Amino acid sequence: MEWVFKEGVAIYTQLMEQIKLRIAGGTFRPGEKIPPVRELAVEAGVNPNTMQRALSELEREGLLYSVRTSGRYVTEEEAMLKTLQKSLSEKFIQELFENLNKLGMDRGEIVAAVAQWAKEEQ
Amino acid sequence: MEWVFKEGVAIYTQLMEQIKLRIAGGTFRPGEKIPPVRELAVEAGVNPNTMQRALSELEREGLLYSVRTSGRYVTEEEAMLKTLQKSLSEKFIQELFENLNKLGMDRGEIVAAVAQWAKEEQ
Amino acid sequence: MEWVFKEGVAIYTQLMEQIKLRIAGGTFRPGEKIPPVRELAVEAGVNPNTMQRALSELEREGLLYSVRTSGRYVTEEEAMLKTLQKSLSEKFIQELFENLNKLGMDRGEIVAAVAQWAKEEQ
Amino acid sequence: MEWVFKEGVAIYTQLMEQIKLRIAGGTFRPGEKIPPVRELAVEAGVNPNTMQRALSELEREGLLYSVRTSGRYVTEEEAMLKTLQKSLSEKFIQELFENLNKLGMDRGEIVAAVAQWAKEEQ
DNA sequence: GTGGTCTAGACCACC
DNA sequence: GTGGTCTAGACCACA
Repeated sequence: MEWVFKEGVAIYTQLMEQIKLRIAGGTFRPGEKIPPVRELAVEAGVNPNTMQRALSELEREGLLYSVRTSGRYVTEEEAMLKTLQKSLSEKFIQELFENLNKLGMDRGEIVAAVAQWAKEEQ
Repeated sequence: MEWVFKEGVAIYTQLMEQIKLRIAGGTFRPGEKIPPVRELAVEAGVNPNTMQRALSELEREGLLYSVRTSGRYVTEEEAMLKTLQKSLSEKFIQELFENLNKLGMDRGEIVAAVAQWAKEEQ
Repeated sequence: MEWVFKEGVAIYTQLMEQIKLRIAGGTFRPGEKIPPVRELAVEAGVNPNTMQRALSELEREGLLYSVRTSGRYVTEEEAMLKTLQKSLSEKFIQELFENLNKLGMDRGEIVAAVAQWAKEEQ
Repeated sequence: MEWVFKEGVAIYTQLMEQIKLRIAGGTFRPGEKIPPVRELAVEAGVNPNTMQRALSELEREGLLYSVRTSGRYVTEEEAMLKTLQKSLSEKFIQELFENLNKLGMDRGEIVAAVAQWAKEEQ
C-alpha cells in the first residue's frame, strides 16, 4: 500500500480513511491485532503522534479497541463492520456519479457504462 | 472548483487532470478561449511556470491550441473530445471497481450496487 | 484560580474538569468567548497542545464550539449546561458520601452534619 | 487504597492526609500497631524519608506514638480520634459547600440536594 | 515492547 | 492573532 496525502486535508483524517479501507477490505480482520503505532507510522512516513491520533479517532468510532501493553485490535462487532463497508462503498459510488455527471453523463448512461465495463474487462 | 493536491505526485500532472475534467465536463467548451495562464495559476495557488507546463502538455496532447498574442483555445475536434470523455469516464469506473474490489465486492455486486444507487437517490 | 494537578491522572482530563467548573459556575458564560488556547495554557502552566486537547475534547462533548480565526465560545444550549451542572453537583455529593462513609458515618449522620454545617457557618 | 498525589503540594502533607483518613476510617485502629515505615513507603511509592517525615508530624500532632524497637501505634485517646473525625468530616463538608457554591447553589439548595441524594441512591 | 501522554517548537489558513 | 495540525523527542505504566 502506498501512502499519498492530499495537501489541504488533515493527514490524520486521510490515515483514518486508509485504515478504514484496510479494515473493510479485510487486510485487518475482525478481532485481529493490527501493527503497533510506531510501525504503522514508519510505514506511512508519518510522525507516531499523527498515527496515534488517527487510531485514537478510529477507536472513538468503535472500529478499533486498544489493550494496554498488548496492542490495538479490530472490533469484532459484525454490525459495525457491515456498516463501515456499506458507507465506504456508497461513498465511492456517489463519487463516481458526481464525477461522471460532470462529464455530462446521466444516470442511465452511467449505469450502462458500468455494466459494459464489467462485461468487457477480463 | 477547489484545488487539492496530493503530496508525492507532480503538481503539473494534477493540474492537467483538473483541466481535462473542465474540458470534458464542458466548463471549457470546444473552440472557446480559456483564461490566461496567470489567472489560472493564481486560481490554483500555483506558480505560473507550473501551470504553463500543464497547459503545454495538454497542447502536445492536442486538447488545446494556442494562437500567438491571442490566447489558448480548446480544440474543436469532436473525436478528440469524445476520446477524452471516454478515457476519463473509464478511469473513474476502473477506480470504482478497484476500490470496491478491495471491499470484497465482485463485479456482479458492484453493478447491482450502482444500479441500486441510481434508482434510490432522488 | 490555582491549577494543581494530580500525578497519575492525565493532565488534559484535569484541565477539562477545571474548565467545566468554570462553565458550570458561570465564569465562562453561555455564548461568551473564552480566552485563546495559548493564554489558557500559560495560565495553567501547561503546553498549548495539552490545553488544545482539553478544549477539543470539550468541543466534542458539545460544551464549547470554535470559530476559525475568531476564538472558542461556550455553547448556548441551556439543556447542555443544565445537565453539566447536575452531573457536577452529583459528582461532588457522591464523593462526599464516599469520604464520610469511610469515616464511619451513615446517610442519616451525613445529612444531619451537612444541615448542621449550613446552619452554623455565617 | 491508591496513592494519587497532587503536583505542587508537599508530598509528606498529602501522606499525612491519607494516613489520617485511614485512622479516622478505622483501617488503622486505636492502639494498633501500624506497618513499618519502609513498608508504607514502598506501598505509597515514596522515599522512606518522606514517609518518615509524615509519620513524625502525625506523632507531633498526637495521633501516633512510637515505642522504641517495637514500632508505631495509633493513639488510644478517644477524644483525639473524635476530634480527628470531626475535623476531617468538616473539611469534606466545607469543600462540598465551596464547590457547589461555585456552581451557583446556595445553602438551602445544597442541603436539599444532599438530602435528596441520600434518599434516592439505593 | 506496548499504548498513552506531554513538551517544545514550528507551520498553516484565515481575516 | 486565532484555531488547527504536525514533528521530534521524551517519559510513564504495565506485563
